[in-house]
Amino acid sequence: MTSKTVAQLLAQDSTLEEVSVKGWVRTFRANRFIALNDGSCLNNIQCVVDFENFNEDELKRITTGAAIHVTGDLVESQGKGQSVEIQVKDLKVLGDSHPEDYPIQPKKHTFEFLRKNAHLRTRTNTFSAVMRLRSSLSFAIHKYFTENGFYNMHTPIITGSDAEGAGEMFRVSTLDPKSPPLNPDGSVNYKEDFFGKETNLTVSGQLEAETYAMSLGKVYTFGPTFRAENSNTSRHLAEFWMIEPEVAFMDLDGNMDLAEDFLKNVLNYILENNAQDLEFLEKRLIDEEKTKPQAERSPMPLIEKIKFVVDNNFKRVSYTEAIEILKNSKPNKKKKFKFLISEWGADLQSEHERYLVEKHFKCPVILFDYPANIKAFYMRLNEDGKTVRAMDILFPGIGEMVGGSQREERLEVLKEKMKALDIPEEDLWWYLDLRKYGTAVHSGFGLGFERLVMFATGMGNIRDVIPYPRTPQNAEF
RNA sequence: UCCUCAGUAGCUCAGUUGGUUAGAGCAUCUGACUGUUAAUCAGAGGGUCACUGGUUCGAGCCCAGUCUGAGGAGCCA
Repeated sequence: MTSKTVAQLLAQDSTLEEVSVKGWVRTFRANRFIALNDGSCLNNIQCVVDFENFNEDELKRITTGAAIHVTGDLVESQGKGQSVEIQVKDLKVLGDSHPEDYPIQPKKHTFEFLRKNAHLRTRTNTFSAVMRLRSSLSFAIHKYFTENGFYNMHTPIITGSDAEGAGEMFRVSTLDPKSPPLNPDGSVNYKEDFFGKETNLTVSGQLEAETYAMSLGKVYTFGPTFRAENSNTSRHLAEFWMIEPEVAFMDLDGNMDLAEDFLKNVLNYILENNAQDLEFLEKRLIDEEKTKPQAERSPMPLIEKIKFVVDNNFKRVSYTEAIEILKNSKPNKKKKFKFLISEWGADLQSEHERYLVEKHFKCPVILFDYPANIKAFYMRLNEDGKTVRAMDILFPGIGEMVGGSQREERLEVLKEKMKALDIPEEDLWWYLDLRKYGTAVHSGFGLGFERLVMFATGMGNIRDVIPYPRTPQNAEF
């Protein structure tokens, strides 16, 4: 007889003789009721043991966390909390779990504690729900792009170009750190390193993705990304997963359309396929917020919030318009902002983005046409000569979800920009070749996967939506 | 990296103005009970009060430094 999952058994609308299921004990109540979970869904299946018929030493081994194999009849439950239960005929303890030191108790734990026990935290309802949603979103992303004619592209994880300009990088080297080979001037001689040059972990697959967009048309990457920034916030990781589509012949408007349609589509996918986990996380969030003052509570419950994003158009506002709104805003006039908005050209701080998204528009906002001097070298210069075709999508509670742009396709303009920023042409010869041979308008964006998972699950700390978070001073597991 | 706050039992937390032997709930162990839903009842065990140094007759409490964590900022996705 093959084992069934808990999800399969609970979906059963009639009773069955002789079913078999394997899983981990959540609780064992009254020496009779085992709440068994196997990760296939949020719910446990109740397994009823007639303890009179079982060996007492064997029953003692049924403790929280133990792996067991249960065989019995699936019957209508006599109790109230569940529709069906297994009347146990045979029970085997596959793996004991010592109750004296098993850290996961059937009670509320803090996320900080569970983070230290990240190898066991998916045995809790919250983390199993979060990780099922993460998996579901990942699938929805591949599904969306595949169904829309995109090719998935694996951009290199080790890169030799340090001109990507997206922050500090992790060096990849096989040289002896104690006594590396040196040049006559005392600097490290990377010619002797594994790749014969300095190499790093990727901070973005965009530049390589552009090359494939200019031949395959529509491509996307979805892979690990590394930033060696010393960022200690609830929204940053040193290792995270990024989605980067890149499309030939698409301008910034098309880029915004794509990003918006993409986000709505994948969020709708989890509404349709992960209702149970979302409902649990919504309840969890409501409970958590009960302890907070009214002003800090979210205006909408989780599912309603996701539906709102799916059903409403994102507000599209140019940087220039946003500055006007901020300049005339109450917090600016009353000097409540830490950084007051006085003139065009300033970079927006999180407090300003927050105001626009959470107070002024109360919906996701796409800001576009930023000043050229606060954005990257590869962004398409507008005819006004001072703004670039960049766009950021801001989400309530998350901040920047997407950052993208139309890419500069004109060889001379791009060369000038690189010169001004001291980016050597020889490092990016292949990138410039795209502009030499059949250049065309093209665009793309980057989306931090974990930020999307945060939004979709209502989790407040990015370290709780990735299995094993890498942050400064922490690479455990 | 900067600012703020925190670190007391396995977990969550209380601990008064510096004062005798540091407390509770849950968990664990022992026993009772048995259609329970984080089962219930009785009892027991469990502490380098983050670490190092200082002030004091006396420090969980005051001071300095260090480490770790959280929240916010910057950088960004």
